[in-house]
Amino acid sequence: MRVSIADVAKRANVSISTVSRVLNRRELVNEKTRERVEQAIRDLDYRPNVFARGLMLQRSEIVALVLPDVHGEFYSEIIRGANIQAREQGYHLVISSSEGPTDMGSLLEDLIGRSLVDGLAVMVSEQTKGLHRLLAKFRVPIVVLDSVVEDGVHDSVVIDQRAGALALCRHLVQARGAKRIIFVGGPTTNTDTTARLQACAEVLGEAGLRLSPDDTYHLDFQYDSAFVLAGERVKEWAGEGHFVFAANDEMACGVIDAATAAGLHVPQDLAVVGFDDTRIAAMTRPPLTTVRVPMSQMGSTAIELLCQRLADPQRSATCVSLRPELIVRESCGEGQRD
Amino acid sequence: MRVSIADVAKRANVSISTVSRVLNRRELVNEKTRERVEQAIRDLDYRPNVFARGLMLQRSEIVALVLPDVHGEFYSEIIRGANIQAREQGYHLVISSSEGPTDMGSLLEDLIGRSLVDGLAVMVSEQTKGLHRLLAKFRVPIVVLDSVVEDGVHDSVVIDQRAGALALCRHLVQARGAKRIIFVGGPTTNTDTTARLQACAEVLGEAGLRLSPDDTYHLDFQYDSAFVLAGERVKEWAGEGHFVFAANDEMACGVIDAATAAGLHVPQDLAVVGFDDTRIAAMTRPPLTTVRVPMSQMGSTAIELLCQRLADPQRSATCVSLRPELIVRESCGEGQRD
DNA sequence: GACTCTTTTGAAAGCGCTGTCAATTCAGTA
DNA sequence: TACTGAATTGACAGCGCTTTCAAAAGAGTC
Repeated sequence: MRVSIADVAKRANVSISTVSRVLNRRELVNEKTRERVEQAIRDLDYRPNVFARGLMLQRSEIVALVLPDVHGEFYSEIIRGANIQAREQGYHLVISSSEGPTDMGSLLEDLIGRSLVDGLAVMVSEQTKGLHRLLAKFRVPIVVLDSVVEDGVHDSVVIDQRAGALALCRHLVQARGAKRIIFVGGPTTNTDTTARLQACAEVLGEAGLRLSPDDTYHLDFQYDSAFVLAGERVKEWAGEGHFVFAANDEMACGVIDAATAAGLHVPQDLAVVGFDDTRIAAMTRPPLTTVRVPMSQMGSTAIELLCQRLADPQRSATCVSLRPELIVRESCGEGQRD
Repeated sequence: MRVSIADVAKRANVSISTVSRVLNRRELVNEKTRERVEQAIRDLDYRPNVFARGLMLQRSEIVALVLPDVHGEFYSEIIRGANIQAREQGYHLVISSSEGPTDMGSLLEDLIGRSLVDGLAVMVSEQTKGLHRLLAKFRVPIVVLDSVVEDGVHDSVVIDQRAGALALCRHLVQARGAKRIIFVGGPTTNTDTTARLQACAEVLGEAGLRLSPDDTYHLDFQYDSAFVLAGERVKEWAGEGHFVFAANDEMACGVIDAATAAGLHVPQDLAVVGFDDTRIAAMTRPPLTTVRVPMSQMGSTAIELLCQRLADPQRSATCVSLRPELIVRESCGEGQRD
């Protein structure tokens, strides 16, 4: 049967208090006894029951990562980083996606209300009105991914979308002589998309150019929709110094394929750049110039912040901004191969 | 502060036993009282504490999914399926990868020994001696993914690698007139790889051909290594009726790119096929003929089996074998576009 | 009205652990 | 030897819940 603290106590000939002490405050127990207890623990292969422990300490040593979706490499890298970091910090990781019928609010309520988790990291990539209010309801530490909550309470980790997009667009304009940029973004409600769009417009502005509203498209981050859209438009998009800036690598890939299918040459007739630097970025032909988003680092940083706050609830709220990195490959014209 | 069952009891003017009863065995309590209690629960937004509950019931309502790695689309789809199914079944999902220093044994021991989880699904893609013995140590239900444990105790869900590889290779030989197949697999210890290799050899045998040991390579499922290998060999591989069978889409993509870089035309000079049907399969040029592995279904089936066993521990062990599906695209010669 | 049987309820034990508090032991000192 | 304070230990309450058991309340019968 399951071995409990009482079994250990009996075997080591001490009281359960002593066993508990060697588990939690070893310095309080005599060395001789401690060794006996430790031996007994080893003999019986004893592990404290998380539930009893959680009940007493009001801590579960479980943290949750809540994502809008678990589809694709972007999320899986976040999970990966979070997972490694959680283990490092001695926490278990529960993954939840608000995909499907469940809405985020009730998901959080479930996780927290039943005090399953000590804290959580939530990715919020959509403009969410009332996010403030939603988060304020909960007492446990919550780290926000991809959005900033300016309440001095919640930590957050974001990608500096602006910096990434600026670097990318400046490269296009300054090093590649871009004359026109066609922006193929995600939904208008997606905060990453809006940040990138704005940065792009800004850079064009600096150069005395402008981003035409007609050159701004909002899709859903999928290959297919980009392929379809580009299929209809590439002929018109093509031209010397014309660039398509797709908001992720998949859509960029869709655009490249559509262009190629239409008999155009990328980058000569139309240059294309992406965002994220997922694995496919290096696999497209030509390889994709893109912006590397440190996805797994994002996950691990989120968990790290969470654990820090768990350790010290008084810490002032911090926002970690991760800088993406411009990766120049061949899809934007002659460039070094990575 | 946290609201407990006592608060509900007080508000509804009953004892905690009664509250507990409406929570667990509603039929035992008078309708009038029940309504009063339910109202109180709603008023206070009460949710039972999982730890107290877990302590009493010896159940956590948490299941774990243990993967060898969380990298890439393959795993993320499994997670996705598992996640959705777990929620559907009223369980929480803990994700763990044995990536990094931790070995699988101690990971399981940690999860189970502390009775954190009611059961788990473990993916075992490497030939593991002693898997039997390892699993036998644990009392909680364990579902094995990607391997079969013939002990009449453990459920498993596998992909019928053989059927998939047979279908693919037969297509190559019978419909495409393959004369020679170059097999680019994963590690020799990888069970999927060996199953596919054998099926491939068999089909060639049926046709009076043979799979030369010189045409058998074992890599690590990565794009890069396939790209490098193919870079050195494609010239020699090329030829009428010659096919490269890569054990996953990424490696297939690496081969295609290397071939293209070497000035060859795929599929005219060398045909290439992959396995898995991950998203990149449709994005390669030419699009990849491959075998669709129902990844997310694999995850969800595993959790489903697990929950069934949790509900009825006496059930006899079942092994669900998911049939992959041949997806013919253009990389193996003239074919329908998907 | 007294009795039995059923339905409904509450008191209390206990799940495995931590932490408080008091008891015990052990040095060190007078 | 007696006395003190520090080090070490054990008894026990209690975390929030479920469940047994017995008591109380209704319902039905003679």
